[in-house]
Amino acid sequence: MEELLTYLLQYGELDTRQRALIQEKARWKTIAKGAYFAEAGKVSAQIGYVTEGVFRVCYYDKTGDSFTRYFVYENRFVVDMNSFRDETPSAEYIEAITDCRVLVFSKADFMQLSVQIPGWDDIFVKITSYVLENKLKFTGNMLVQDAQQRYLNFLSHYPGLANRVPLNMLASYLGITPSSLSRIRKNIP
Amino acid sequence: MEELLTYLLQYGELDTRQRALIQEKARWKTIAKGAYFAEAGKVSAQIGYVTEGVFRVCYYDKTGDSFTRYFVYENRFVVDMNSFRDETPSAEYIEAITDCRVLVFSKADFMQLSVQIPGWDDIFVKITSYVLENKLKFTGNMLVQDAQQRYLNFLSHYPGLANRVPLNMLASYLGITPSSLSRIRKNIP
DNA sequence: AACCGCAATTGCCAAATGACAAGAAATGCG
DNA sequence: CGCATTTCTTGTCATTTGGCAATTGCGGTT
Repeated sequence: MEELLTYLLQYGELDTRQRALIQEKARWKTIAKGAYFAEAGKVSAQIGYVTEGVFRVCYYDKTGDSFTRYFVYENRFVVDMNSFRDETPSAEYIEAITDCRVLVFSKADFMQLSVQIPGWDDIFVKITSYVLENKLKFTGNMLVQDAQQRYLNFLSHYPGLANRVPLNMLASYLGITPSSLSRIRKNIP
Repeated sequence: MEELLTYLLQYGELDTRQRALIQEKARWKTIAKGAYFAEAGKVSAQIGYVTEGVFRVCYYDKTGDSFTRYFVYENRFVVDMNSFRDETPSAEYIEAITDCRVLVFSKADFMQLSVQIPGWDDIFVKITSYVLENKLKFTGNMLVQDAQQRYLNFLSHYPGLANRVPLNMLASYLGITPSSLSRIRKNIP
């Protein structure tokens, strides 16, 4: 819980009373490995702050193969923002790839906080724009790099994450086959 | 000018008085082909609405090669949002690749509008989050496609744009060499 | 301990793409 | 118009990556 407040305070100020309001609304939720936090076709009216575990955001093609868009892990918000904001069906899945613990806000509670806490919206505007632009900058580079560079880049950007993520999911994130990733790993000390 | 208002009205309401305020602040600016709207290392305290022309957002590597992140064309905002929001130096260049006409707001004027027009900020939050998520979804797919699929995708997403953009810039956007793009084009009716 | 199922590794070959270089076409300019 | 410069195309060859299949490795179950 402290972690969440610390995280939020990076993006705006919150006095003691406001922090208490936030703590009142937050609900602990555990999500087992393999379960979904959000599913394509369903409205996901919740936003979660990950305190433990790793999720992947992914989609499936017609043949049933899955592709990983990105990973979400400790001290980040996990949410399908389009679905949450507009209450439209998700286009993607958010799957727990380890057992996860999350602090969840329902859309209704989130909206109440928005009314009760001036600057609440502002915090989330900053967070989402910061996160999105960062992601865009990172993934924008990937096209012009070969597979090994992308992998090394991933390692340095997300230290330790590679070991918590199945190889096939990491491969689909990097845009290569599991075989290729396996070969790349072999070529690195 | 009308185009700008039409564009903004897609994201929020503006009464006659508010529209007049916006028109007062907007300044026409022409940018010659090859000139920059923003440059790496400099603060870019302006946001522009493109009424004519094409820009590319790009960066350079150590050896001086340039890489195109994306293109901005008519009826879109062109801005280095990080630089504009935080008044920090840009990390990228925004280069006019044709002669361009732009409606520009300085940061100061933009902030005044934010005070004078309730919902102004909201409009821009919607625009940026919409644009960013779209871009992310589009570019996120690119890694798992081969070069030809990416090119075809570009053609259908941005009809007509391919003919207004030099081949080498389009190639660097697609993450391939100019030679490869040339060959791909040959293989398509 | 033996077995099963899934994930990861590895080998082999084919296809895609890059690197480099030469030539053709388009563009700009006096 | 003609020349110079840039951009685009094309050829050749090397490298990367994918597709497929066989094999190995590991955790869980009986």
